[in-house]
Amino acid sequence: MSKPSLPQGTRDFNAATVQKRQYIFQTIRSVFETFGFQPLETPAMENLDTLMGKYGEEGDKLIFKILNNGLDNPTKTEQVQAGFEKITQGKSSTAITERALRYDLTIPFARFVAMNHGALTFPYKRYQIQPVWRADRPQKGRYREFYQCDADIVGSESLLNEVDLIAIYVTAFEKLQLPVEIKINNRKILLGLAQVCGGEDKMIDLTIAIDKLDKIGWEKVKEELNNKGFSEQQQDIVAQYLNISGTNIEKINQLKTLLGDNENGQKGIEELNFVLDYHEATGMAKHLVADFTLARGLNYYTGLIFEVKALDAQMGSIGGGGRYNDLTSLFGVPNIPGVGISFGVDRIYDVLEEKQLFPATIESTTQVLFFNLGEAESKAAYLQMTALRNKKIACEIYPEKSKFDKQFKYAEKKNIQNIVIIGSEELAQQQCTVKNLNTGNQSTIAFEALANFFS
RNA sequence: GAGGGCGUAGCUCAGUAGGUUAGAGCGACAGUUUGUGGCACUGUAGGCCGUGGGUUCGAGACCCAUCGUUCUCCCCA
Repeated sequence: MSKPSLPQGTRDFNAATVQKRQYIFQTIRSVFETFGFQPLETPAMENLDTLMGKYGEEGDKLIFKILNNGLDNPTKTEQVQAGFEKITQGKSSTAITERALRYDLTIPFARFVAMNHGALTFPYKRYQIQPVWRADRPQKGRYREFYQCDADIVGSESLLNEVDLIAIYVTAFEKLQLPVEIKINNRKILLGLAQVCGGEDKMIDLTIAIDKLDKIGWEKVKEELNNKGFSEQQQDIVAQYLNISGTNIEKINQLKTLLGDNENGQKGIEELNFVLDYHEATGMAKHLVADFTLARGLNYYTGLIFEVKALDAQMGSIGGGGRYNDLTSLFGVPNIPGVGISFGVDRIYDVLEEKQLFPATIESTTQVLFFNLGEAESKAAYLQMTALRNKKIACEIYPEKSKFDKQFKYAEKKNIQNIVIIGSEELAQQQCTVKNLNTGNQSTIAFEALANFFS
């Protein structure tokens, strides 16, 4: 028997961790519901072809695939061997695997909307809090099983939705008392830039290079642009683009002059302005930072895009999202525009832990421990305990008749504040000894008064 | 996919230039008048030194491989 272990990148959560995680989930869930979103849950596994090709080439490699059952069936041996051949060549084969673990919540959601668009009321606003799995190399802030909390609105093109989603971010992180900045950009601006220098088809090369700016610096970005065939003049425009700085308004003005009369660029700026203007009024604009270098990897985004970064923390983004014009058309149902955001709970947890921002009150435990001093005694104790439980006072009885020492230590380890002693003496008098372990104070209480003593 | 660090008791780690029976702290368990804890003291248990090869008279230490873990890059939450 080998030592038990956990698959790479997965974790057990002990009591304290679960309670802290619940605190995050509940905070975010209550904000979602306050904004009129309704819950949805989808299966842990999807058909492989629902997921493949939706996350780019890199993404496909990171999907956990589930081995088919019945591969040992002799009548299928030939198919299975042919399928295995394809797998070893890096292709996929339904003879070997046709299901996979959920990679994110957005694509399953799009699949759900496509399947149920006849029954849903649009605009449809749903939130979803479930684990996802990625066959990534685990490292700091990156796990193979982690939770996402998504909120999406489909069936509406209104920018009010973007305004709302930003308000959700601001509200949720204020409740969690975590200072953040929300970076905001527009894919249309990136598209406009691509059109101004090099053409639309170079947009992906361009955004990848731009996205790397703060990691590798301008010189390397310029080198990469050069390799991708951008002219000196075009590189110069990109340089000006990346040098844009100042307040949000100043940045936008600089961008306007740079992109000139490019239609996509102007539209992108207009949308950005709309959202910023709304949140000037709500006072939430102080968290918003226009950042034209923000690109985001997922290529289904078409409009405004967001990314949340915790201030003063060594951690990647803790949330992100954006507008996608036609996700459900991937599943044969066109013309349902949508916009959504995601919270990275596991990273939020790590940041809150690092900055010690969890409230002390969230670790709840048993309030009262009844000592076990024998059969008749524990029977009397059990009756009292039932009365307390009816009053919603969390209590338990030590299940073994053990030495005081041991029962005390159990209470301490579980951080139980009060103990109740019912021994032969107390039993005869129909009363019990109550001791507060914090203060050391001890008092004698009649059985019938016990429930009121704690409530 | 590429590249580093680390695997010794349940946990955190010592273990000197390879040299006898492998160490500490914490934890666990037991005891210090079998109805009053936290402290202290005493004692006990617990290690194929990740695994497999190799070098050597001799390996926990050195070399190779392998597995696990962790971090960085890529990519992402």
